[in-house]
Amino acid sequence: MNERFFALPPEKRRAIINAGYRVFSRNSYKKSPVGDIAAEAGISKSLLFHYFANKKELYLFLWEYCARTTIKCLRDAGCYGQTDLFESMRRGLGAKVQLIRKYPDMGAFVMRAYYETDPDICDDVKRSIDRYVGLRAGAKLMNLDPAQFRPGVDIQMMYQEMYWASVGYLWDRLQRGPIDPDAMERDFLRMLAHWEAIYRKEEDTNAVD
Amino acid sequence: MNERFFALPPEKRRAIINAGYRVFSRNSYKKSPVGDIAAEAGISKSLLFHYFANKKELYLFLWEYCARTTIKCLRDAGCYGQTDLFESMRRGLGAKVQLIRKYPDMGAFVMRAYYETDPDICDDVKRSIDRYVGLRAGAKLMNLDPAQFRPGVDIQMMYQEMYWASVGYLWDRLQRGPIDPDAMERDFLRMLAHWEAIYRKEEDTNAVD
DNA sequence: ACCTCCATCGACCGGAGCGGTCAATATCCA
DNA sequence: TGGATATTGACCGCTCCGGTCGATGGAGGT
Repeated sequence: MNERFFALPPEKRRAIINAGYRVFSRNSYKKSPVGDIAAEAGISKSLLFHYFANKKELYLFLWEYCARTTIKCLRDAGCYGQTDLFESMRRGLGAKVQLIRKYPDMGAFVMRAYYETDPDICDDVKRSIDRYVGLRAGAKLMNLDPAQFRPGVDIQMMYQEMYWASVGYLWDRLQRGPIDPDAMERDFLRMLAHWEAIYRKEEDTNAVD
Repeated sequence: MNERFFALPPEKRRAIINAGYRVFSRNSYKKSPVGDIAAEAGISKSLLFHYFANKKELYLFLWEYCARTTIKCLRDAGCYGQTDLFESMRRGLGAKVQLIRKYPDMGAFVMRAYYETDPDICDDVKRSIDRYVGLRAGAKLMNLDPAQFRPGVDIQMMYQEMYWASVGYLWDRLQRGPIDPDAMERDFLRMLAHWEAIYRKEEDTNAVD
């Protein structure tokens, strides 16, 4: 790819990137026209091919960019290494909201890319996934202290249900067009408060502080 | 459309219908080739055009068929008119499992159709939706008795969270290929049991029965 | 054996779309 | 003004796609 791409004014660069996420997230790889991406970005198709040698290179760049950006964003928000589940989720939410604000269609793009089957690219994508999963194997899974939850709660089930509800919320909203980050933050915080009320062990208000 | 379609052996008819759901659920309307549907159904494109005058007619037939089938299935399962939330959900689950078993991609199809924007068809689809919503306005919303839940639970939030978790589960599974109805039934029953344990007011075991 | 009906198919057509190229122009800076 | 770079519209060759049409072949009746 043409390195001059990185010398572009950031707003124009982001317009191109977001146009890519938008088009690639709405159709399969093969059925996503490069011309549509250029139009969405407000530039000509020729110029897009000036920065990226071909469609595949553009796609893989978007994929890698997505991975790097997400990881950096999560790290910056400090959601690794938390011991409190709900606090960790709150931080993750903050990161996600920030991300959606900057790249509204990145989430939908990564979902599609993850399950893309086109032989032109799926091998490269799978390889990249393996690499990142390998990295994450180092960052140990959060060590949940069962004592923070109401006794008798099936923790694994709780975790899975929260995961599915999050996915479902995102999916439900994504169908209705670009996500409104503010509404999302509000809804998720409410949901988190709800979960905390249901699952967290009641604080012993008489305990020494 | 050619009425002889309904004289087809049921298995062949279902093969065509399911092929339509499958292809239309994976691409937008315009980018779903009729040839792919025919191939998936194991017939020639010409034969498909022998039964349906054109692509649009096929699509709209699939849409209407989906609405009629779903409504009939829910009614047969008796999930309207329940007063107990969890029992109603269990019945709804049964209906859904049955539906998925017969038409694995119908769910994904209806999701896409609902938000389809192609001017060739979206008007007809929207009109159809309005008609069915008008019908459902008659069937009153379930009247939940707050006394069946643990005191202090935010009922609206609980309901919304269960909805999102269901959507999320379905979405999560759909990405991984055709849904296994047995696994789905098992997972959902577990999830329902979990919710019941969390939300339902403890039975007073000393009460008169 | 012959005819009729019709399910079914392969080949085909005209048009649209798409990836990618290239020569030409606009823009900017020295 | 000149030269480098940014940017474009027109274009090419190819593929794909919706839809048509004539041919085939088998089932059933006479």
